Amino acid sequence: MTTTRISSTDLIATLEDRGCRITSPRRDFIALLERKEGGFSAEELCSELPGVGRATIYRTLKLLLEAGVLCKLAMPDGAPKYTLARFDHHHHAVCVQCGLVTDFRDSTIERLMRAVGSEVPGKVVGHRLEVYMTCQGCLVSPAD
Amino acid sequence: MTTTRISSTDLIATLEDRGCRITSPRRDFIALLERKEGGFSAEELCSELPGVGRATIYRTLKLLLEAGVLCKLAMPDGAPKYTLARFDHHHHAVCVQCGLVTDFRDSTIERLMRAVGSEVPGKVVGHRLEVYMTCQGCLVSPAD
DNA sequence: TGCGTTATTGCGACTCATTCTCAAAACGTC
DNA sequence: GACGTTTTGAGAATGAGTCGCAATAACGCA
Repeated sequence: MTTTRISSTDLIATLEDRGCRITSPRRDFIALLERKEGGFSAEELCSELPGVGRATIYRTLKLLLEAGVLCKLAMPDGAPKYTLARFDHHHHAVCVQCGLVTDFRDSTIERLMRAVGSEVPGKVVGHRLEVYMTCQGCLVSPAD
Repeated sequence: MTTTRISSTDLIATLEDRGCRITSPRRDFIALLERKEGGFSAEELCSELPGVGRATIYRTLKLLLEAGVLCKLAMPDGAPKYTLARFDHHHHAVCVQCGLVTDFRDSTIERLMRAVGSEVPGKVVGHRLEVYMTCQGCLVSPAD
């Protein structure tokens, strides 16, 4: 369920399509993203891109978020993490130990939304679902 | 589904049960909570309780959160809101216009969790679900 | 009721994630 | 290559929340 690799070429094309200029900070940012496996934090990116200013990191993050190629999710304590979006509409199962993110799409959730829609007085306009887990790797070898 | 009123007496009893002292800032805080309909922010409480320090507001919020009588939820933009908990384990449908919170409990979500559990490699340890809506009142008279 | 112990308070400084301001630098087009 | 516009980076500002600490107030006991 977590296969599709996203190439930096695709991400650059996404920016071009939105009329953005392809600058070297953006190029570096995207090259780094391409190498990321699971979820990552903004601060992590900042320290891995020492030549790029924090503001630019956050601006680029927001840009890709708006373009729909990144997702922002929250850890149990509310700490934000980002991850590459591989499906159009999907949800995340994030490992609370190592941050690995497994995407999944499930029709049950859509059914659930319809059920809620008929139960609450008003119109459902969206939702957010995060599943927290301990991944196989962390179950086998509890890292920290 | 959003019926049960919680009285300040209950909330005070909750604090007593945890061995907390019933101080006047806490009393004021609880009296204010009792009058709240939907979700509210910490800053809102601060300005409505001018005699009580910010730190105390946040400490009391945390206390009641730990006691399980309050829930913390996130708006679509990530802004935090708090709401009184009326069920043990439940989810929220929050109006993105006025902040009204409707609680619901749905067995579909528990089914969903089991489905995800068998799909992702690892052990599901928790989840977070927020449903965003426009409530009946806001549909009828779009306030702002 | 009066006291002492201990929890709680409030202030202000601090953190963390993120946004804003604005002058300087970099793009892409002509 | 020149030029207009978009981006950038440094640092100040913001919002949510926490922390340290001296002053204060609850509660149990006599």
